[in-house]
Amino acid sequence: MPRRSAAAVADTRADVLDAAIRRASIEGLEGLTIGRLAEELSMSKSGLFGLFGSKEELQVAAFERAVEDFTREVWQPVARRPAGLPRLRALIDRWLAYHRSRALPGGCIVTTATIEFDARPGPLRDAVARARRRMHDALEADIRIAVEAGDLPASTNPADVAFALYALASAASQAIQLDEPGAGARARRCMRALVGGA
Amino acid sequence: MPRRSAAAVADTRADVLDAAIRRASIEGLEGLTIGRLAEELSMSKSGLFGLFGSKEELQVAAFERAVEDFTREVWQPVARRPAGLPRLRALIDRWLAYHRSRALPGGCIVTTATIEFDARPGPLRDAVARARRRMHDALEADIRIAVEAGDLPASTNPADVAFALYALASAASQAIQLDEPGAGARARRCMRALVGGA
DNA sequence: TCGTTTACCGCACGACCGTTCGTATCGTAT
DNA sequence: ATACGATACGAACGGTCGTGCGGTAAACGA
Repeated sequence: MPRRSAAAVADTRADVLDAAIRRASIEGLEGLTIGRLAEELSMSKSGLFGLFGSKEELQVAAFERAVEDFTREVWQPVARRPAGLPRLRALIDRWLAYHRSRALPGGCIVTTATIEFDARPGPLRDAVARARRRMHDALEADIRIAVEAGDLPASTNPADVAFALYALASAASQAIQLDEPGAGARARRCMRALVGGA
Repeated sequence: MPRRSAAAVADTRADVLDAAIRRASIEGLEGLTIGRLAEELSMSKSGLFGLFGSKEELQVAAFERAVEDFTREVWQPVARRPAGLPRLRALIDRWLAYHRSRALPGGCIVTTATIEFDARPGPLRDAVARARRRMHDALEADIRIAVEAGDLPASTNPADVAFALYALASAASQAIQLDEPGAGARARRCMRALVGGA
């Protein structure tokens, strides 16, 4: 692997993180090892290690980049839709399409990281909690707008619906990974039902 | 640690599996290590290892015992209730109480194992798929009975509701682990809404 | 009571882990 | 041309991993 110019170090990092995300989706962020990652990228362990300074920083960087990727692929494309129900419905379809396409070979990394670190204090647990809160808040905001617009019943509890939508999307990723037939369509029906789908 | 009589070897295994389940709920089944487990139980690595023959067999045994424990704690206590909606509602309460009580310090092991192995073929992935199917089928059966009894709308799709209930229970465990306030009550409201709760 | 079996231990192994360190090579600025 | 910082490498570190092997003492069947 040729050396890169100083201006291109970010490219190396990006390549490493791409591979790290792919592997982590399968084997978890804890399952990442610097040696195997380096071998896959034809780098030396020490060279790769030096880019991050510690395994934990590599894990954090990989997680946050995975969240960025997910946001770009799912959230951003629907950002311009009218807030409220229209955007929510478009988001649901994008979200499930993301999982169905197996954009990451091992499924949703936020869920993976949640499971891995929700009982282990540290920077990773904090990052996971932040990412979840961001997504939950975004969902809740659109649901609230839909309620105010009269598109959802006034009795709707926005936080509850946001929680349920997230739960269903996460479960969809798991069911898809386990090759349960019809999982995507099932999750879509369940999620649609929450936002007034017929 | 004194040697046990031949008839009591099962006790040693049970002790090991108890500790293994507790640890695995926090660090995952992959995070289990024979050395640390042996130290916690004041056993030798080789002694503990001999009980199972391989790490994978230890993982499988721990997982299946965790499912047994969960079934005994959650499913069995409501088994005698009238099938259909009454049993479903009792089950939901038991289920969430189980998570809220932090019966396992790191949350639901079935979810943990699903995330860890859903993209890695092998005996563990198979065991996970089996356990999920059993729970899903049990849920679906009671939902179907509730529909036939007229307690749920005839338009209800039992498999969809089962999927959603499972998704919500799993998400509840994660949210509780992350100390999200009101997670248990929120999950209960969402699950109740699916089975005709007011 | 005496062999046999069972349950477990101590020890060692090869492999791999994250990490450190010294060094070589590149692009860039002087 | 020279100095320098950035980038990556190779070798090695102490540690821990899962796994085998040989022994030993308690429990058991005769």
